[in-house]
Amino acid sequence: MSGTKSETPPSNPHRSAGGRPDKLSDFPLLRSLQDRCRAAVVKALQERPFDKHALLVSEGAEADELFMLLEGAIVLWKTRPDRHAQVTGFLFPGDVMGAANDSRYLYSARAVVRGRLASLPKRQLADLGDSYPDLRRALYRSVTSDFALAQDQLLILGAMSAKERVATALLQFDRRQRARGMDPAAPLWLPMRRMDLASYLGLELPTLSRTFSRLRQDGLISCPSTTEVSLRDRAALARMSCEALE
Amino acid sequence: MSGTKSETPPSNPHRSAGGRPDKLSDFPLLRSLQDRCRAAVVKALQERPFDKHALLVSEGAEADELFMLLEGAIVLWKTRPDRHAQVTGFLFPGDVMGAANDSRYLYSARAVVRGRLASLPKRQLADLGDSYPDLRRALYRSVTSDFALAQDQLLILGAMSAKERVATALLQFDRRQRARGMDPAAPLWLPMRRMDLASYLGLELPTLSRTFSRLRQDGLISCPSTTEVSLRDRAALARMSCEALE
DNA sequence: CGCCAAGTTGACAAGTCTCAATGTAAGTGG
DNA sequence: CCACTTACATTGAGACTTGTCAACTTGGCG
Repeated sequence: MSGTKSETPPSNPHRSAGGRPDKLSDFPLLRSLQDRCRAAVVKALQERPFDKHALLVSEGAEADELFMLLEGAIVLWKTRPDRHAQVTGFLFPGDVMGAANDSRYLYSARAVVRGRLASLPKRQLADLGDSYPDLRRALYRSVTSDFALAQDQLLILGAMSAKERVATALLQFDRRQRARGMDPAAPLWLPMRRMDLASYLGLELPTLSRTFSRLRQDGLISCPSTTEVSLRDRAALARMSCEALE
Repeated sequence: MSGTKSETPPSNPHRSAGGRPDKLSDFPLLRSLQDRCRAAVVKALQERPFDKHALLVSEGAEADELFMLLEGAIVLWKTRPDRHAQVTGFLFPGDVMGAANDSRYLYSARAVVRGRLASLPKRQLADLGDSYPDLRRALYRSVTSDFALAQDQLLILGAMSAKERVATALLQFDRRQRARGMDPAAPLWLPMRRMDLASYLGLELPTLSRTFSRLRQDGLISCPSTTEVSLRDRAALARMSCEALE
């Protein structure tokens, strides 16, 4: 958008929301607000760095804050009564967390890599919402978007084979990464552990790994590193994602 | 039940939200509102009957109305690009539909049996929300509750065996039915087709049917009719729901 | 450089899907 | 009111995907 990529990425382009300037006001949620409202929100936001693997939110804890991820990646999960956890989603820069949680958080959140987030106490949020209706609307859209994501996930988990799930997820991540303004030619950044990805897709780790290997053999993807995946043939992936068999 | 199947429809306790008076203002969403607000909402609500199998909402259509189910049952589903549909949920009396959909509906809705619903145009809703903050809050809670349901469904679809899924779902329906004020001893009312239930649980119909048969053989449930299920041993079902194996 | 966590791959068993036949309840028309 | 028709549910046999267990390889990090 703003042609001036003033901020030379110190290292990894993913660290700074995709080559985009780090300025708070350039994140999508805030971009959609009117100037006065945006200024008020930016002023209220508290920036905070976090370490790799840091626990950011605990399921069941009082949901008194709203978060926006500025840099890094976060894994969301629910704990089942006894069995191991179920990963319900991932957050990337620009994503909002906590809007869809009423009094208590519905899931836990852990940092995949170190990064930064901006937080806003809900009390303050309510006040701002009274003054600026478009903020309320923006948050409402954030909630419905979370809901839509969960619904799509139901589709993945409810009626897809392993290959379909992986193909669908890769395209989903690709779409999100491009929405963050990343170069479409750049490889996907998937810093989470394979285990988390497997849980997210309702698969066991070996099954996920095998599926990846298969896609690599067939030339649909390539993996420059453990945390990066290049989509070589989006069309084939899209076909695989929708068409049921083979 | 009674030896004489007095099949008089009006006497079906499920038809009227569980033996509860049919008055609009007695439904949970409205009960939570302050008197003046409730009165205003009740006045704005439009009651409407619908037939069995009637299409009530189409995925992708403009979401200009909010619905509350008064009587009957509704199945929600998403259509996959080519393969058959995925059922994402069921609505029973008192449930709200449409709050979590922003500009367009995220799913379609079809009547399982005939019933009644109350609707409210979103435009009117916005006006009321401005006048009555607690209405806005009630709707917000409705959305987060929808979201929580979808999240729980992720748990079911992502990491459970067929037996666990069925046991979990039965207990879930049981909880909801009791929340509607139904007698805990009364059998579960499950008027949807087995096919829909199977899709909801991410299973094929024969697998669901087999699982039901197994539970019946083991004495955990009994099925007085196709649309009714009695939970004979909730404790065992709860154990099966959580404990992974066997 | 070596260790340990994480990822990959193999062999086998188990659970679920597919296809198909049978049984049953509901709905329709004579 | 009964026979007929249709839709839905149940059950069976076999194939196949996926899960499980375990060995092996890789790669990050001290």
